[in-house]
Amino acid sequence: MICYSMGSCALGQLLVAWSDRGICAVGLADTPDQLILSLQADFADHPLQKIDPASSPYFSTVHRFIEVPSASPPDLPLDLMGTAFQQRVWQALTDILPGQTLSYAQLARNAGKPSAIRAVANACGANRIAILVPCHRVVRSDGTPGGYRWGADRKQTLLAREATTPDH
DNA sequence: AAGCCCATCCGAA
DNA sequence: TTCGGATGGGCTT
Repeated sequence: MICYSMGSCALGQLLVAWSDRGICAVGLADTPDQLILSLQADFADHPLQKIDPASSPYFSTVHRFIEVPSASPPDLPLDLMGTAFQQRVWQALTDILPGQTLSYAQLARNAGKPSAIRAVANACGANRIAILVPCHRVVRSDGTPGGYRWGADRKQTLLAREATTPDH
């Protein structure tokens, strides 16, 4: 059983989903329909139950962190469902500090698979937990943003708001 | 077991 | 600036 709550936030519509082990998805989209469809696609084999955000153990904390980012993300249990390789990559993602960016090649080195660059990029794209697992801080080697599951525009917004020293 | 997809990278023209 | 080859994990057949 997977429960989820939805609401509005500064980046659009926000979805937080959790299992009995912790948060298993955080999604961003323009409309609630898009969020539900992608949740159903990701967890096709699980029953889903919608919960009022006010009754969710996680929604308000995630929502607040998005509205008012703090230096360190809230310490919430995450239920990362993926292969061993994907978990390695996602773990390496959590080591990236706010305001810091890495190339996919650097992330591949940090994850111990320096030549598996595209595979690492694919693992980033397979991450279902937006913002708490900061995959938006990984960009291409040439400085261009690269892709983002929840919209390239949101990736740029997140990077811009985290940039500590804007250049002039 | 084979084939295709992919949020990459780098060198060459 | 574009192009093609190398690359490896995941998913479907």
